[in-house]
Amino acid sequence: MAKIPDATITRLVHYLRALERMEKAGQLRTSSDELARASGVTAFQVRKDLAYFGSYGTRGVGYTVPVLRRELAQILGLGRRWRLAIVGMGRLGQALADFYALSESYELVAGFDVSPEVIGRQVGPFTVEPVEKLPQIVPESHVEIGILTVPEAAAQQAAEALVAAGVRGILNFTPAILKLPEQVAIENADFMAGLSRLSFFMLNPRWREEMMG
Amino acid sequence: MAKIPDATITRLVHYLRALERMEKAGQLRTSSDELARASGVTAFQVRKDLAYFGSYGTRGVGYTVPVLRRELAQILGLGRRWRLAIVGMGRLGQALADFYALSESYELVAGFDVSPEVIGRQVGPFTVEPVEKLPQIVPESHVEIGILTVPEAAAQQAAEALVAAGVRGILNFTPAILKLPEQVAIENADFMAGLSRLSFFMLNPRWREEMMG
DNA sequence: ACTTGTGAATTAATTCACAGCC
DNA sequence: GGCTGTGAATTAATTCACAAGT
Repeated sequence: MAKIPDATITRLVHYLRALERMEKAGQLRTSSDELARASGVTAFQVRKDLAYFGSYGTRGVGYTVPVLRRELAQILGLGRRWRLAIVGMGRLGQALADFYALSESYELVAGFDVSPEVIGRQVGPFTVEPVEKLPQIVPESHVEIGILTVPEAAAQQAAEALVAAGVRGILNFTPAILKLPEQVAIENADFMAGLSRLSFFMLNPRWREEMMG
Repeated sequence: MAKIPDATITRLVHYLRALERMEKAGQLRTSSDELARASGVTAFQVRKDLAYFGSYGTRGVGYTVPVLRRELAQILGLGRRWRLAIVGMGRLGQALADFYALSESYELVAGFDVSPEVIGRQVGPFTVEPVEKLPQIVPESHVEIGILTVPEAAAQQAAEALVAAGVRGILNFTPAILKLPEQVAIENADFMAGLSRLSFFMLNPRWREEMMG
């Protein structure tokens, strides 16, 4: 089957969220048009995105909310539970820990740090462990995804430790460009980069049409 | 001048960071090839990206690190100081507050929340204010960028309050799809979406070539 | 000799128009 | 009549090859 644009996956997440809201509100049917408006894209785009994966609607009728919601969750890999560990339990790591508890699809099972300040502290369902124990704990507790919230200088090394311990995906909050074996999935969540993009767009409001000065 | 790909801006941020490291290390010259390796892209891509904005190197020689660093900072709007406010001073907002203090280009001047728990608390250089004071404080302190770290249900309303108070850019950490006037720049930093993408890629390791099952 | 800068070619992504089905 | 699904057309982004400059 065809290669799927990266951006399609991001949009799928938005469609799924819209569907979850609709389902919670008891809505039974929806349309590509409604999903499009909820997600800030066109109805063409919604249909094309879905078509990469299959055919989930009924012509002349639309989509059945719970059906499409389940299908999208399945496609995105949210039909199962992923086991996570956070490396870097500073303020950011601790704050993020709150969020994973909210999702059915993710289970935060461990947290590591180098600082005696936080090692041993109880955060949510676990105790922060020293990073030396990572090579033992990560395989033992079958961690599949690592959340990287260490300082930039420590990022590459921590990522390698995670990969060596068996994780297959990394959500990277650091500004580092990780160099890892390509079978490891990496997703960047570097918000300072987002701020830089934002200031560019603010400085160049007409960047869509013509540019520079 | 030509329209610039979105992805180019993201890569510019990476080039800038590589240049900052080089400059700190006292390195004087670099090449598109070196920048490419540091950023995980091709040298073609580096040169094309730079060419959208101008001509900063010397043929046969390469780029002068401090010159290119300054040019890129300028392009990205980091040659000036942007004034920020955070709306939503929960654990995430407080954790994020740490980071903006580290950058020369951003100055965090205010933080707002609805909860009596955090209102009045000292966070970095300011006291957390009740969100009711936002319409007064944001224009007064010339806030240009809002950081949105409220619960999803409050996101749209908080964003509108920021825009009404005069901000022209929003860094959105919530999963909400904000509907705002198009002259307001929006950058999404929703990390739960990143996790969903990650699980998709982990589930579909061959997504580049052929897909589905 | 070496490395940038760029038009042309290629590949990818989005938009569209309409056929297909309820 | 209405809305989905999809091949075709369009537009965008990346890759490449090499001309240009030092």
